[in-house]
Amino acid sequence: MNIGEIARRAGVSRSTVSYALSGKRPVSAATVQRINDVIAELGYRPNASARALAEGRTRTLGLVVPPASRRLTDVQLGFVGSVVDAAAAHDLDVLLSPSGGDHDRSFERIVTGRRVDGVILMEILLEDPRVERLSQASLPFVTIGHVEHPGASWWVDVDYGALITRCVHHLADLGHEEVVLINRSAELVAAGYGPALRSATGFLDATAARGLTARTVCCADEAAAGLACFEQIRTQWPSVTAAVTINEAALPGVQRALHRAGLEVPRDFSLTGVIAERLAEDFHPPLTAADVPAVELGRLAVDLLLAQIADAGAEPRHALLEPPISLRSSTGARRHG
Amino acid sequence: MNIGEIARRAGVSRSTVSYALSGKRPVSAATVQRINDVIAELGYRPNASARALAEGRTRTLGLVVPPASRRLTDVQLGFVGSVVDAAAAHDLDVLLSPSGGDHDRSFERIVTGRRVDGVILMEILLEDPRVERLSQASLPFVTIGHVEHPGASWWVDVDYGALITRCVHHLADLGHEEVVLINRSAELVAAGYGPALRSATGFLDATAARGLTARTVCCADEAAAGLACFEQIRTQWPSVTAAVTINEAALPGVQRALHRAGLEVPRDFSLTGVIAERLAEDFHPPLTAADVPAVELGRLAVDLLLAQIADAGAEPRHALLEPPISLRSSTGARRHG
DNA sequence: TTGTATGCGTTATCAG
DNA sequence: CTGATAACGCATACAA
Repeated sequence: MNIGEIARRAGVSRSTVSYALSGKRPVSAATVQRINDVIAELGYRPNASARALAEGRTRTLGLVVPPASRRLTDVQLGFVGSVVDAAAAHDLDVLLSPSGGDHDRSFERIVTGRRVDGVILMEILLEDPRVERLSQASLPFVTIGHVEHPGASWWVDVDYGALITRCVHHLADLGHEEVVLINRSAELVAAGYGPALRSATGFLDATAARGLTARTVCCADEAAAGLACFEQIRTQWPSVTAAVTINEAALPGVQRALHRAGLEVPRDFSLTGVIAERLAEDFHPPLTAADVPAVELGRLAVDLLLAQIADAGAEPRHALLEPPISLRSSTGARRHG
Repeated sequence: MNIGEIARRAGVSRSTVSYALSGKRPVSAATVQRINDVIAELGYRPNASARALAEGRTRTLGLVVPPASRRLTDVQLGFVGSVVDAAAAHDLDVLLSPSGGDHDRSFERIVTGRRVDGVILMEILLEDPRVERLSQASLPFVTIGHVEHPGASWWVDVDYGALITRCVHHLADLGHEEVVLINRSAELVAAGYGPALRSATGFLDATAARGLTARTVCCADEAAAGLACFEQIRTQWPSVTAAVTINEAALPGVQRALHRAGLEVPRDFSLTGVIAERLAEDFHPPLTAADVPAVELGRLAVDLLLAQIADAGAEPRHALLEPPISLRSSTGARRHG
């Protein structure tokens, strides 16, 4: 079932069928009608590979995600979903590439096989070889997150530093004097994961500015680690009265540790940070936190990528979002004594 | 940068380059060497579209997922991850199609655009129009989950009925006499979502067989619903002493309701069901439950799909997994009094 | 062991 | 308004 067959049955040439479909050249109403009838009858659709070959574009976007071994967080999942949906809204398909840091086969196929018109790269590091690779391949791409020196690249991100700073100020305003940052895992920090490092910097700067005593810990992305981590905080720094976190996966464990220690939130302890909305609401009590606008970031990434594809020579653009902190009920005034 | 350019620089014909690459015809070592040098120098990789067109296959698998609006559960996320990883292990790419029940544009593109060699369909209904559509398109496909009358189709699934039955027997053995099934949402049940319906059937059969009093409720896939749902259970059927659930998303709410009611698990109340391993372990106390082997199912689905692609006329195969119940600590003997 | 020629299904250019 | 026909880049049957 190809365009030639349609042409034959409709009694026209293949080019006429092609133009009737694309509308790039006037075709008489009668002919269009006849062609459409045949197409509807046979359920014809153009072969994507042939079209891509002739047209020089694939109508497909690549999305590079962390490999499944590293389980996706709620925020990351939000990215994937919104990117796929946004792409579908433009009649574009999304090709997934599970890639961990180094350029594996899947990533190389995407980059160099002309399988996609552009790439969205998520979960990048401050120094990410894949960004380099994509740049030199001169394939349009947008990163969710930004490298240390973004230079002339396209990206969207959340301003973790600013958000954590706002969290710290919020806690300082409530009278807290010793606060802890529960960061992502030590491995991620060591690898140069932007959100973790920028959060740490923001935290240290803000606590210094407000004259607070700052403590920081790394915590693996699991509930068990959250539990252990919080208990360690309690023993090591018993006078800490509030925590800031960007570690969603640790939350259930923190919740349990809080309960086990007999601490009531926010009466005895305040908790805030940057967290996916759903998880913030699932917490008990609901977390006062900056909700990562994952859906908006995904949509934005697709928009930027399409702009870049449409005009390869365009000025690089980026978006640094700073969503408001949603006041829920997990922070309160420090209790003296 | 195409194969002709490589051929020119290596001083051979295009077919020689092609054969050197595919190994489908002997090429002298010296020539291979020369070709590989040029390829390495220029970073050449064959154009995927051209290759797909010539070869009649795309080396790409389609994965139909629920649209992002319906947030993916942990189990579903496990499917996606494992399918993508398993495909990558075979050097295959995965094209994502967000499709809700009806055949939308994205789904149609996948089915009829010859963009993929086969499709994996997840989250299907007992009567699913997409299964019909794929059948008549004669495109190889495997479903994760199975329709009511699978006939000659390929699928992998977890035996929800059997697992729920085992959970009920486990509770009956512990002396529980009135138990409740916390199912997925009423919408899913009404739509004909297999796991929900098969769980309900298994639950009713098993409770009847053991002479237990059976209660069932539907619960939306959110923590808040889980909370409300559990509180309703307590007021409506106060003598219920154990629950079976397949609703992962409701778990945080159930946890909270349990705590709010002053119920200790498993002393005052037992909880079990079919739950993603991570969530079962995150619960407090860890849930005695059947862990959905999402990773294995995903891998299996890819294996079956590849077998089907390799031999279109092969006998349809399927796999109905019945993973063991992991004994953790959320179930105990019914406390009399 | 290698080269030539054809086909894969579209799009787009050039004629009419 | 419509028809031939040449790309697009690769794989492969056919020759040598």
